[in-house]
Amino acid sequence: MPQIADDSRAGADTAARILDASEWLFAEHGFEGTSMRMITTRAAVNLASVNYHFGSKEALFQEVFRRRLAELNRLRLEALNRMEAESDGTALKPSQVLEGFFGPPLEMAADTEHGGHTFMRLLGRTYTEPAEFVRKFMAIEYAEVVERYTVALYAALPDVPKAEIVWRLHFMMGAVSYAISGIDALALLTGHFDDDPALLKPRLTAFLLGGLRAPLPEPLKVSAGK
Amino acid sequence: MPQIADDSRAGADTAARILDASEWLFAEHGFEGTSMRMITTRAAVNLASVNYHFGSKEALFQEVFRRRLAELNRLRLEALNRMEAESDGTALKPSQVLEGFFGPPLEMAADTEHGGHTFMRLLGRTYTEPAEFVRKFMAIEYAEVVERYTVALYAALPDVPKAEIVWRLHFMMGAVSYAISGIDALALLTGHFDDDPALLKPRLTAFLLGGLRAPLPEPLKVSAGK
DNA sequence: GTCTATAGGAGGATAGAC
DNA sequence: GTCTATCCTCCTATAGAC
Repeated sequence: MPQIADDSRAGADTAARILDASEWLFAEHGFEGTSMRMITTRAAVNLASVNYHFGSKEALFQEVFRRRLAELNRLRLEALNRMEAESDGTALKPSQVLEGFFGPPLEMAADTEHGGHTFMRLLGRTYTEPAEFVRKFMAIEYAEVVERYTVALYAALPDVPKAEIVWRLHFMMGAVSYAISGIDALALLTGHFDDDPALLKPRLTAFLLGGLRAPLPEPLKVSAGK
Repeated sequence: MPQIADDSRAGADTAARILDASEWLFAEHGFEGTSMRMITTRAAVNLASVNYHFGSKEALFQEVFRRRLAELNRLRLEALNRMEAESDGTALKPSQVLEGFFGPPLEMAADTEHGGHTFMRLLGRTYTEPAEFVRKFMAIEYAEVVERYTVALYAALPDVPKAEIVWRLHFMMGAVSYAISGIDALALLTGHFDDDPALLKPRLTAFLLGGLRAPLPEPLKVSAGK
């Protein structure tokens, strides 16, 4: 089952063309809002080929996620492994951990040539769509990465209670997701956005670090440790 | 056109029952994933009544948003007007501005009895769904509130450049939206969430304030003002 | 105002020729 | 492996009885 992304050979790979077309359409219109006919028209393949190659519309949706999420989480684990190997057992800096975790999705979102940007928009919108089979699927794909990075954050921020770190990781994922997928929504709300997109990452990182290291709110100051 | 929310009178109001039913279904399955039959079945009304009362499925969707967003933004403007009247012209504290802006949606999200929680889930998911008619609609509903609060934040944080504040407001809206609509997603990722939901607000506020007041990243430190 | 019945079309999936 | 033709379900919207 070849999975070539370019179309150097006449007729490219049918399955790959279907994946690319459906990725864009799912991002644009959602799962329910995208029909098989829209997909096969955009991919310039026959209507029956989706069921032939993937079995069903739902299975196609899962495959769109699998190929990108696997890559994303591979990059994250590689970054963490590399940083930990170079640190000789001392805890990483919070900014390093954030860079390892949020760097890959931000770079993928900046890649408009190979569909990375499209996929990140899709991922952001899928987070808020409680489709059962997608959530179970993501829980499995994310489990190891979240576990590893959570532990790294505990070590990087010994003064912040662990429960607080889990919450703040959640808040950060929300901020990043919106920063990626909601930029045009913000442009609508505020009117203008003539800024350099390359500045998004340092802007966002500064914001996240500030939130991650914020002093505890009063209702939680009672007991420090744990 | 009466709009009574309870069902104290036999048969309640048909239009109100349709609104409540569709609000929940749109939150659960999205616009495209919700059919008129699902709505009329859940509301226990006739299939034709949606078109009679609202004209179309799309118009119904807009009305679901209109009634809640109007309330939400009314509360936000009221809070800001009150705080500014009490401050005798001096700038508000950042925490006050955040409380005015994010307090109403967080309280609405905590209200599980009158559908507020349901609507906030719907709002969160709609942010990432680029349906044209919804975005234009939200831009109009939000315009005044965002403008007023942005100005208040400029005054509350004179040391942070204005462009940075706009970005950080965006990041904050993302974090809040996820905190509200993605809690079960986080539970899936991390495994456990046995915490007091009343602690969400102080936790989130502390995080937001930290991010809002974070030091500028190096690439932006060149010029301070503006 | 509220219902039944149905028009008219789009949806996912598949059988079977090539 | 790829295509055409088609099945059958489901959709939104409306016409017209009550």
